[in-house]
Parts: sequence; structure tokens; C-alpha cells
Amino acid sequence: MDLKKKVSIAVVKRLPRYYRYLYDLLKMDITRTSSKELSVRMGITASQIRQDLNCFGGFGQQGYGYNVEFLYKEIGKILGLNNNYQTIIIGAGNMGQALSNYGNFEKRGYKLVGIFDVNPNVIGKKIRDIEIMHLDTLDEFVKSTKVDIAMLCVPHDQTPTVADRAARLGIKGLWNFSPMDLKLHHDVIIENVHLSDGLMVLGYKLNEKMIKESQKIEKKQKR
Amino acid sequence: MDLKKKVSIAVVKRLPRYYRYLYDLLKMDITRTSSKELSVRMGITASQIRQDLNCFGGFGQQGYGYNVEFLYKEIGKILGLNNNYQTIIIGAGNMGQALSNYGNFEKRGYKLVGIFDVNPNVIGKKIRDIEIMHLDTLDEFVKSTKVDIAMLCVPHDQTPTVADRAARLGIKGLWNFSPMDLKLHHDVIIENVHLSDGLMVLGYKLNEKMIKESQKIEKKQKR
DNA sequence: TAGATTGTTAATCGATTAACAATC
DNA sequence: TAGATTGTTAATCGATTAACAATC
Repeated sequence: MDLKKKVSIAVVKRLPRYYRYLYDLLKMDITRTSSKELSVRMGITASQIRQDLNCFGGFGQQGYGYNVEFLYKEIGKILGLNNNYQTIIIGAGNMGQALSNYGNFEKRGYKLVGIFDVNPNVIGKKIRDIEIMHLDTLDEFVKSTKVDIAMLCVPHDQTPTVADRAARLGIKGLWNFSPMDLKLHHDVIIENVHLSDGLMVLGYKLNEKMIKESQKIEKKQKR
Repeated sequence: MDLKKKVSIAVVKRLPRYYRYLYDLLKMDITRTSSKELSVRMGITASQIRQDLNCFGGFGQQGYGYNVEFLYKEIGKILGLNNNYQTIIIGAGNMGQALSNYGNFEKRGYKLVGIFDVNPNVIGKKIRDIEIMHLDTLDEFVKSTKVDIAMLCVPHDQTPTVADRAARLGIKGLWNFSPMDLKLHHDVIIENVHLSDGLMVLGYKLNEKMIKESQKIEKKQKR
């Protein structure tokens, strides 16, 4: 796979969504689809779908469309799901445990291989056959086990330290759930989640709607 | 607040980030800032910051900049945080419990007033002074208590039913954590979270980086 | 007053959509 | 072959950046 031109992040962010819809088609035993059909299902233009896919190669066939299974697998490859990424969770509080139990990641090829915490009350406890280990044992664990991604679910103030430590150990990707923009000087890729941002966008939309409705009522009353 | 022209979603999505950075400044006892200073901190252009803010009004002063506290509060208002949104959580599994314990929402003015589930093992249990109630009691609860937003943390296959029920009860906003694009015909605002999408973007970036690095090595070997 | 920085208009850039020749 | 649908180029649209007059 030769990446000629840098693919824009807007396109990349749509890939998981394509992947999801293709999986749904697959489950429905639909073997063949078209940009037109997908566009209707997904609520975007067929043109955009074809443009997006062609950033990575020609996966379709004129007059036929796309083979669902083939396209599904190709997008999986593009997303790196064939790399057998191994993940750990650091911080086994509520969020950490929620992520451990979230089956979706496994389904997408991400394998959880370790959970770490410092709280003696949870250490030793098992989640999906994985024992929660003390954070002190992280270094030796990473030395003996391939770890690609760490999901950081530790308290806000401990995040930079833990992240730095993970990066030094050679972990390549960090998925940060603390409500902060984590930045490191190391050669590591960071995705910050910012859960509450989504809630606030919802709050904005509700507020906007309320304003509009009250304006409508005002207009009516003026008449 | 008169919304002249529809503000683009791109701008709205940046608001929580501004809010976060302004809060940080506030905590550092910095009372005054400028688009220039913020641009450096946030890694975006000063021009964009000024454009974004001016979608909602002129919050600054020529030659001075912005008063941090004032701007912080104004953005809060725009996001609807003054509306005292009351929320409930439906589904008290791992994700539901994680959200219940996530203090950040309260800090931003979202008040959790109820948690619901169907599992007898968790009903009656208290999280942050809120007792988990049986889903059957949802209707009477909503009739007696103002509920603006429901956070949906139920299994995938139950999401549409539960969402529909919440919408019928007059809940105005749904925050959906099931990995699906929830759509309803009701007059309700829905935000779908899609946690794993973020992980897959991380996977893409890791994969891209690996490819680049292997290409570099190839070039070296050819010489 | 002089310096600073906004609010806003204009220019640029990039992303989305439309169109269509290629071809299965 | 005729119909369908891709891959791709060109046109449009919108978002970001630059520039600068207004003014604190």
C-alpha cells in the first residue's frame, strides 16, 4: 500500500464509520453494494464515498459496485486492524473497567493483554481472564510482552507522568481519557478523547433549539 | 443572544476546547489573555480564535484582549451550561457506572438525577448518593423530575427501544454510547459517541507510521 | 499619544459535490 | 450490446488564514 499523498484526517475519521456500515451489510448477507446505496444508508453523498475510497485505491468495479466483504477487509487493513495490536489499560477505575469489558475492541482486532493500577483493593482482581497488576510491574511486563497501545484511565493529575513512562517503555500509541490535551516530546502517537466535549456539543444544540423556539413564540405574539 | 447566521459545527466543536483552556488560565490566576497567547497555547491560529468567537459576539476589547473570566462565562452560556441541564443514565453496567462517577460533568453544570437498569443485582445500589432504580419506574420518574438528557449505556440491541421510550417521555437530548448511529423520528437531539472510532483512528496513524518507516529503510538499502 | 489587539473583510486553501469518460 | 457504476477531473462550496482599519 503506497500512500502517495497525505490523506486528510477528515477522510480517516470517516473510515471507521464505513467499516461499521459494511459490517452491518455483511451481517445481513448482502454481498454487493454501490456508492449510491451506501450514500443513502449513511446519509452522505456517493461522490464523497468514492473520493474517500480512492485515496487508498480502487476497490470497486465499474458497472458492478463494491464487493462488501472485500471492501470491509480492505478498510480493515487500512485501519491497521491486521497488525494485531496489543493493548493495555492503565488505571482500573470505573472507566478502565468499562473499557476492559467493552467487547467491541476485541472484535476489531485489538487485544487487551494487561490491566494496571496502584490500588491494592483491585490488584489481583480478574477482568475477562486478565488479572489487574500493580503499576510497578509495568516495566518488566512491557519488556516481555508486545504492547502497542496504552489506554490511559488514570486521574487527571497523574496522566502526564504515566504517559511519559509508557512512552519511554516504547509503547507506540496512547489513548488518553483524561480531560486534557496530552502532549509529549517522545515519538508517540496520542489520541485524546475528551468525553465531556461531546456532551457539551449536545448542550449547545439543546440550547440553540430552545432559543429558536422562544423566538418563534415571540414572533407569533407580535402578530 | 441572537444567532444571525447558522454557526458551523466545526466552530461549535471547538468551543469546549476553548472553555477548557480558559478554565486552565483561570486556575492559574491569569485574568487577561489575547487571541495571540491562546493560539500559542492551543496550537491553532489567532485568526481562527477571533473568527470563532465573533460568531457569537464581540467579547474582547481592542488593545487589551480578552478578560479570561468573562470569556469563560460567556462560552459557558453559549454551550447552554447555565440551563442547569439535568441528566439520567440508562444502563448501569460498566460504562454507565463510569459515567456516573465521572465528576467532570457536574463541574460543567450537568446534574445527574437518576440511574436506571433492569438488573436486580445493581438495583438499589447507590452511586454518588443516587440509587439505581428499575427501568420500569422511568416513566413516573420523568413525570415528576425535569430530565433534559439521557445517557444511553444499554446493550447494542436494546438501544433503539430504550431511546424511543426516552424520546416519547419528552427527554430532549440523547447521548448514545452504543456503537451505532442512532436515529429517531422524534423531535430529539442525538449525539452518538462511537468510542472505538477513536481507537481505530489511532490504529490508522500507527499503521501509517510503520509503513513510512519501512519505506525509509527500503530506500536506505537500495543505496 | 503610541502600541496593542480586536472585529471584520478579503484572499487562500482545502474539502465536498458534480460531471462524465472509461469500462465492467 | 445496453445499463450501471466506477475512478477521476473539474466546479463549487465552505472553512481557514491573512490583512488591516478601528479603537481601546
